Amino acid sequence: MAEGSYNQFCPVAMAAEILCTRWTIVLLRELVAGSTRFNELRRGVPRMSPALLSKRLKDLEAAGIVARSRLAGDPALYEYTLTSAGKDLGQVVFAIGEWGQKWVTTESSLGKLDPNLLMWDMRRNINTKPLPQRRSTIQVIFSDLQEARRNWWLIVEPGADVDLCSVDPGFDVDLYLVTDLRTMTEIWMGYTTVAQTKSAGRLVITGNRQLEANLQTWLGLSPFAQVEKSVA
Amino acid sequence: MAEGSYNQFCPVAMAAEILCTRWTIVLLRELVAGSTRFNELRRGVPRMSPALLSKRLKDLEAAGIVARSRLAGDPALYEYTLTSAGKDLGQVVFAIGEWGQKWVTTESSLGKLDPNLLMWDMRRNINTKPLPQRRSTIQVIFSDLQEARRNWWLIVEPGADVDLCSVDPGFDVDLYLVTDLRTMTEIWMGYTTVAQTKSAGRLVITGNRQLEANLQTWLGLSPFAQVEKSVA
DNA sequence: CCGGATCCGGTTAGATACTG
DNA sequence: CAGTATCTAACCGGATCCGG
Repeated sequence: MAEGSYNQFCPVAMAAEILCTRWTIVLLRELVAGSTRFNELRRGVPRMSPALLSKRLKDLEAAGIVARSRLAGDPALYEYTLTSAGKDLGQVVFAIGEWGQKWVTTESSLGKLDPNLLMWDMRRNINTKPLPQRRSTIQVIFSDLQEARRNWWLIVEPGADVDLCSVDPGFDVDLYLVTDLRTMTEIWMGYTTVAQTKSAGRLVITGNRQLEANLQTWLGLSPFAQVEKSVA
Repeated sequence: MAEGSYNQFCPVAMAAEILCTRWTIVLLRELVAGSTRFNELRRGVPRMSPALLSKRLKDLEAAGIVARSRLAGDPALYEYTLTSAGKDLGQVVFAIGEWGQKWVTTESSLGKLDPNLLMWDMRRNINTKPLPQRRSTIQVIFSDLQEARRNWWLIVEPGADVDLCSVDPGFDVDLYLVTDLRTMTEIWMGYTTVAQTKSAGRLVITGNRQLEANLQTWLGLSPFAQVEKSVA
């Protein structure tokens, strides 16, 4: 009998033994969202120590949730992918996030702003379909932040993953978004909209009119943005 | 910023901060299943220390998931009930249990047999509707266990909660179930059926023919019994 | 750079006993 | 019945370091 076990045959307890340890659900959210490399995962859970990340990945591998394999291109590199059992955890992660969006207060969420996490999340949810069939560069400027965290560039190339930079890539910028971190997070979380914040003067958009016009379309929101809140 | 926090605005992380600490999901399963009293909860999570149970209940109260109140009948006693936010966690608990039933191996579950937990779970899932409109007493005998954990009595009174005893209540017994702990657990989990184990000689039923005939009906199974397994 | 391992101090949890 | 108190063991966070 394992020491840390709840020792209950109930499936809830059996699953919770694997899933409900510190950082595990947040790590699984990253894996479900599509991150596969060690340092890519670190970026999604920056406050988790690499030692603990390594341990959790091993635990998840032992539980049959994650598979570790060498990257085809470069056999010195590894990737972590979800097994069938792991992919099936998407429902659990979504149920938890749905509850969080419904019942955690906005003030509580907005007390944990982080431009790095926000941009990283935005990056992987951008809908490239409605964007032009050429490279587009969007610069996001958080007017309330210090120089080092103020400027971000999203580089969208058709048929490729979106790139995120925190140093100027040197391309001509097609669209500028000037706002504060809280407002951008509120839009991303579905607490408010592009139109509302723009007319309130909290979001200023300049550049390509086409990109501006369908901003709310190509700027994908948080997967939980459409879940209705039950508390303020 | 709280020390133990993940510091992420994402609703998954916000919710996991509250829900994914040791024992919390198992405790919530008990609350969702309807237990309300401190010692009733202890019975459902017997390996959780009372100190930790007390702490978790306070944490859940602070999170708006549980409400603590004096019992109407006797103001010296307390009860813990789920708030709206707490009841809404039923979906999360179910999603976790569903995943557990699908992906945890039967051998792994059946390595954690516990007659106390099994009988306690059976007790609250018995369907009293198809039972006679008088008191029925069912004695369960685990032939493979030692004297102290071998005999259990379920006393069903119409319009009341089912009683569970581990000492002879002295009533005439209407139905005897003689089996081993593993077989009874397998039936409860939906891994096998009354009919199968009976014809295999692993379950022997004697007593009232009416009770015997619709045993599989009034003996409610685990809430996850109908979830199909994806692994052996 | 990538993918970790090591070490150390602080926090959390388990075991057991005890109390109003 | 409904919890505290106390002591110990396990786990976690943060920093640093290492091999390819």
